[in-house]
Amino acid sequence: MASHTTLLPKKGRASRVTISDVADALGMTKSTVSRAMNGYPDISESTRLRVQRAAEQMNYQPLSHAQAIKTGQTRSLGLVLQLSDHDAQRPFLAEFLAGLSAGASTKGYTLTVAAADNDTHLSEVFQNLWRDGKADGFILPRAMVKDPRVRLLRDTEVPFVLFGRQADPTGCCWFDIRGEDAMRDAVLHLAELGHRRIGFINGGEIYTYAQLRREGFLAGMAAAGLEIDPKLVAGDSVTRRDGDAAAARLLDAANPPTAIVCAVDHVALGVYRAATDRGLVIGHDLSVTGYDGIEDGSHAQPPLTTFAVDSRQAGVELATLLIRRLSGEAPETLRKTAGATFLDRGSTGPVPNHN
Amino acid sequence: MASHTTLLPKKGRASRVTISDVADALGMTKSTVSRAMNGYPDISESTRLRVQRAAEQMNYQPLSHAQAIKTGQTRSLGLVLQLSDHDAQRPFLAEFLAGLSAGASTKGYTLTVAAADNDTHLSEVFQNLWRDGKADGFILPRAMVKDPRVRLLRDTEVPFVLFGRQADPTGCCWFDIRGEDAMRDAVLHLAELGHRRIGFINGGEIYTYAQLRREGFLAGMAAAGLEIDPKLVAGDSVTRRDGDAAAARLLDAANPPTAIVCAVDHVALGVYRAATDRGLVIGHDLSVTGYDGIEDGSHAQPPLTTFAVDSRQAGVELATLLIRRLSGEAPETLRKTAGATFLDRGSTGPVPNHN
DNA sequence: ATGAAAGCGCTAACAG
DNA sequence: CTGTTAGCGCTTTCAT
Repeated sequence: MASHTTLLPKKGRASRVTISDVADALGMTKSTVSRAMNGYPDISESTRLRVQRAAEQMNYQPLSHAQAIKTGQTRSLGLVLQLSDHDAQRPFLAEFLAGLSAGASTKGYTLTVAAADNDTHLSEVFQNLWRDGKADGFILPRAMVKDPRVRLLRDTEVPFVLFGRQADPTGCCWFDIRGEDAMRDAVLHLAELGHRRIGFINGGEIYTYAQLRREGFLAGMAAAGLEIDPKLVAGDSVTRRDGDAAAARLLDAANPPTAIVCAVDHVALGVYRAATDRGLVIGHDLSVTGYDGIEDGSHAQPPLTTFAVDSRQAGVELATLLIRRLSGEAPETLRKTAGATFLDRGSTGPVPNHN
Repeated sequence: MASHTTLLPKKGRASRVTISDVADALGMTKSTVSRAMNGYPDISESTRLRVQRAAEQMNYQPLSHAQAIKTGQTRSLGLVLQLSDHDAQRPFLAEFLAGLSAGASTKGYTLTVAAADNDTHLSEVFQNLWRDGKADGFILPRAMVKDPRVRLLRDTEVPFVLFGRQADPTGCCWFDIRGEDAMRDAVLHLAELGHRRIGFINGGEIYTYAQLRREGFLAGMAAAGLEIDPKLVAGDSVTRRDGDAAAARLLDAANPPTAIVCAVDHVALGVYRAATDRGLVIGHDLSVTGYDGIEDGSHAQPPLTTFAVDSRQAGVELATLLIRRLSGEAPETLRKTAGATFLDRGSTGPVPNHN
C-alpha cells in the first residue's frame, strides 16, 4: 500500500527533510508551505495541491517537536492506566492498546501511556503529562459515576474522551457499549424460556457501566412482568472469585433462582463453579448469562453465553473521537455508542422442573 | 512526599517557567543555566548548585520538545507491542506497563506505546517512531531466537533493551528471568520424590526463553541421571488448549509419564484438564509443575506449582536499563538476570504405584 | 495570495 | 569559568 519508507540511516538519526527543503524545491518560502500544509484559508488551491504533492513525494512530515514548541500540540494522545483487579486478567488491555495505536497512527498521532498507582498519584500523572506537553488530550478508560478525572480535566479545559458514559455530559465526549440493552435482552430471553426467578450479579458499582446494566436488568424484568427479589440481586462482583461468592449466596437462598444474569464475564465463570459445586448443570438446572466475552473460549465449559465487546474497535473509536475533539469539534457531536451482540452459546435452557 | 505541583491553569496550557526566567532571576545567561542543568564540566560547583536550587524552587523543567529539536532526545521510551495469543490472556501487560511507567517517570522519562499488526508492519512502526523522535530508544518484549527487531535496531544503532536474552549478545542489553534454573529445580524436586518418567512441555520455540527452559529441563534430567524419552517431550505450547492437547499425547503414550513439567503456566492448566479427563488426580496420580505464575489463583484447583515472575519489576528494570543505555553506558554493563522463586503449592506428589 | 522577518525554548560553538 | 551569538524546524504576525 503505502510506498515503503526509506531505510534507517546506518548511523544516528536520519537527517530529515525539512520544511525549507520543500520550500526550496518548490521555489517558495517556508511560510507558504507551512500555511498550505496547515490548511490556512489564504492559500490558493493550486499551490496547496502543489505543496501537498511535493510533501508526499519528498516524504516530508513536519517534526512534531518543532511544531509543539510554538503550538503546544505534539500529536500524541495520553492514556493513564489505573491498575485494578478488574482489568488485569484480560485480553482487554492489549486489544485496546492496539486499537488506540491504530486509530491514532492513521492520523499521524502517537500514544503516550502512563500508570498511576493510587488516587493521590493520579492527578499528578495527568499534570505532568499535560504540563510537559506529552499529551494533547486524554483517553479515560472505565468511566466512573463520580469520576475524579472528569472533574479534574473538565475544570481545566483539557481535552479528553471517555470510554463509558457520564450522567452529567457537560463537556464530555465518549464511546460506550450499550450493555444495558444486552442485560435487558438476556432477561427477556430467559423469561421467554419460562424463567421467573432470575438473579442478577452486577459489576463494580463505582463505574457507570454497572449503573446502566442494572437499569437494563430492571427494564427487562419490568418488560417481562417479573418481580425483583432483592435476595436474588448482588453487586460489586468483578472477578471469578467474586462471582463464586455472590452465586453461592443466591443459590443458597431459601428460594433460589433458576437463572442468573451477570454483568461481567469472569463473574459468570465464578457462577459456573458455585453451580458445579452444588451439583447443578449449567443450561439445565441453572441458566447463566454473562457479559463481555472471554474470547478464547478456554475458560468456559460448557460454553458461556456472552455478548462480545470488541476492545480493539473501542480503541479505534476513542482515538478517532479524541483527535476530532483536538481539531476543535464540539463535545456534543462526539458521543457514540455501539450495540452488543447477543450470543447464546448454550448456557441458558428451560426452567428445571424438579422443584 | 513530593511538594505538590501547582494546579492546572483554569484555561489552556500553563505558561511554563522557561530557562530565561531562571536565568533572569539568577542574573546569568540562559547558556550558563543550560550547561549547569546538563552537567557540563566547565561550570563551577557553586553556580551549578545555585541553578539547581533555583530550578527546583521555581519549578522549572526544560521543555523536552524544545530540547529535542536540538538534541534529538525527547526523554521518552518506545514500546512496540506485537499481539499474540501468548500475551493476550494475562496480567502480564498491565503490570509490565506499570513497571515501565514507574521506572521511566522517576528519571523524568515517559512511555510511548505502539502496536504492530504483522511482521511487515513491524519495521515501519519502529521507523516512524524513531524518525519522528517519538522515542529515544526501545524496549523489546519477548526476545526471540532470531529476532528481526534486534537485527533492525542493532544495524542502525538505535538504542534498545531486551526482555529476554540473545545468543549473539553484540550490542544487546537485557533483563531476563532465569527460567532454566526453575525448570532444573523442578526436575530435581520430582526426581527426589522418586519420579523417573518425567515429561516436558515447552513454550513457544521461537522465543529464547523456550530454548533456555528446555536446556534447564535437560540439565535437570542429566543431573538426576534420568533418560529422556522423546515421546514425553512436547513443545510450542502456550495456551491452555495447547497444554490440553500436548498432555493428551503424553498421557496416552504407551508408557505415560508420572510427572510433567511445563514451561508456561496456562499450559499447566491445560494439563490439569487433560489429566482430569482421564480420571487422574493432580498431586497423586500425576505431578504437574508449571512456570510463570497465574497470580490470582482463581484458575488452578488444586493449586498449581509455580515460579512467580514479577512483571512489574521487570518493567522497572528494563526502563532503568534503557535510560542508562541512553546516557551512554556500554551495553556490556547493562545485562541483568533475576532468579525465579520455587513454590510447591501441592501439585507434585510421590510416584503413583498403581501401574 | 505570498514573502520577509521575528521568535518559540533550548543547546552549542566560540570567545574571552 | 561565563557571556555572546547562532541557530534547530517550525509558526505567525505584518507587509505587500
